[in-house]
Amino acid sequence: MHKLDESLLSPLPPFSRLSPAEIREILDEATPGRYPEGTAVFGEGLPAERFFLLLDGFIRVVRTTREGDQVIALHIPPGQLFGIAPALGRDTYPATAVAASESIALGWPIRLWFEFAKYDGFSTETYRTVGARLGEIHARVTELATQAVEQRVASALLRMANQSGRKTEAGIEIVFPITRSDIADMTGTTVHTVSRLLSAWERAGIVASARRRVVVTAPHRLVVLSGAAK
Amino acid sequence: MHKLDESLLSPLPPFSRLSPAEIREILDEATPGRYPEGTAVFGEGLPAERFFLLLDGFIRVVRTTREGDQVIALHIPPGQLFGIAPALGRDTYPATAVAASESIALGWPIRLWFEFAKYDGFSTETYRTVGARLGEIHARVTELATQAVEQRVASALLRMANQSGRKTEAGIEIVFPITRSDIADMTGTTVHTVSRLLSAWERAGIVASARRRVVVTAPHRLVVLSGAAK
DNA sequence: TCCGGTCGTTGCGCAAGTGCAATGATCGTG
DNA sequence: CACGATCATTGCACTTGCGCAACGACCGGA
Repeated sequence: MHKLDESLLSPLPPFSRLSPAEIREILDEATPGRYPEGTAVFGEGLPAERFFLLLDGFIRVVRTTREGDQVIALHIPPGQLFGIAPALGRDTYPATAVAASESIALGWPIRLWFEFAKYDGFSTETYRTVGARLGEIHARVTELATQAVEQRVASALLRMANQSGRKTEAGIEIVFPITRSDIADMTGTTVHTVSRLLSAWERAGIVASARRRVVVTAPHRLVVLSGAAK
Repeated sequence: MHKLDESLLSPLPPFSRLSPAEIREILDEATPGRYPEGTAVFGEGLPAERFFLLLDGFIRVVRTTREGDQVIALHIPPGQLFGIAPALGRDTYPATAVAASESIALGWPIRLWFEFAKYDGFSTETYRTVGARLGEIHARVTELATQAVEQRVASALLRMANQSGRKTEAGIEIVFPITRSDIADMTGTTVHTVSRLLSAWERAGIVASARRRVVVTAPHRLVVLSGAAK
């Protein structure tokens, strides 16, 4: 069992103001975990015993309704904390976290949260994260309440392309596997409608898509479709 | 100018663990404000210079889209803090706060937030508030994404009745004025559809409504309609 | 008391998007 | 390499709920 390197944490906002010694301490308390695609890191409603930092991969935050419909709230990119129930004054997880692609994360027992909170910059930065997520969800409500399906799907693709896209010569590729069904769960539609839209956009040269892969080839045109035009 | 009474704050969660002397200090820093129905306490995107505690009335948190559609995110009842941008690591307000009915609130300059954060229980409790609001908005996303209009309107009425209803012999009355248009803004529909639903429910004896007033007379039947059935 | 503004209701036609169903493509596994 | 599972596509019929339009009720102010 080899030691984790300090450079893993030092550039990340929650830890950036900490001394190497402090980072060392924090790392020594961490338990790394590997989560194959599709596995849950934790489940909605379960007691929040650990919180996590995503090192690699992507985490999908999902809520499931009583009827079994699932809604994808957001995707978390590497470098961010997640499962931070204590920052919300909760002792259970508010949603389920699933690995969207194979993921590596560090985990700490929840009691350490309150220790870390004493480090300079740690709480400030994590609350900023919470604020950003709240803002994002808020934007989703607005979107769902006011925009048509086509615009919502366009927005969802753009959001993913911006937050977790990789530039290739063909355009911006969304780096984790995503099915039509996932997109439907993010936008409150059906697989069918998403499929039809993507087909149409593919014909129009706006996106290129393969099984579980989407590349946005003409972001500007998607922006127009999303209704953010002005 | 008379002094505010300490009993105003002492029973409220963020302050409940403070000594009378500490509460006295906090009160001395506060500026009370009166907001007639319909006036804005602060606007979306403006620099967050103050944060507030609602003493009486109701605050409606609203977001307005570029196209001018407005979405009502939530209602804040008396006793809660609002405009707490710093708790989200922000320096501008994320939404507009409008008085849903005549309201009285205490305001403090934002720099005091960081002083208050030192008081025992203050931050814990406010983060709990943030967590609860996040949970509520999250639930709204789920609702908007999975439920039909009728169920969403039923849920919205129930939520308001639960959180800010007053029991009367006729049923549960929502205590602040609410128009069909407001309900439409909460559920992402149109005035028309809301009006039709309320008319139907009135005929069925589930609600009673007057201009800007709604009384839920048969909550259980509304619960069934909301799809929370099992 | 009249008048303008806000709020609410209802009928009708239409379009967006769903539900259903059938088919096909692709992947991983034994 | 064959099979089952997952993922994707597409046509068609149907329903929900929106847009439009017109009207009516109620409230507050001059």
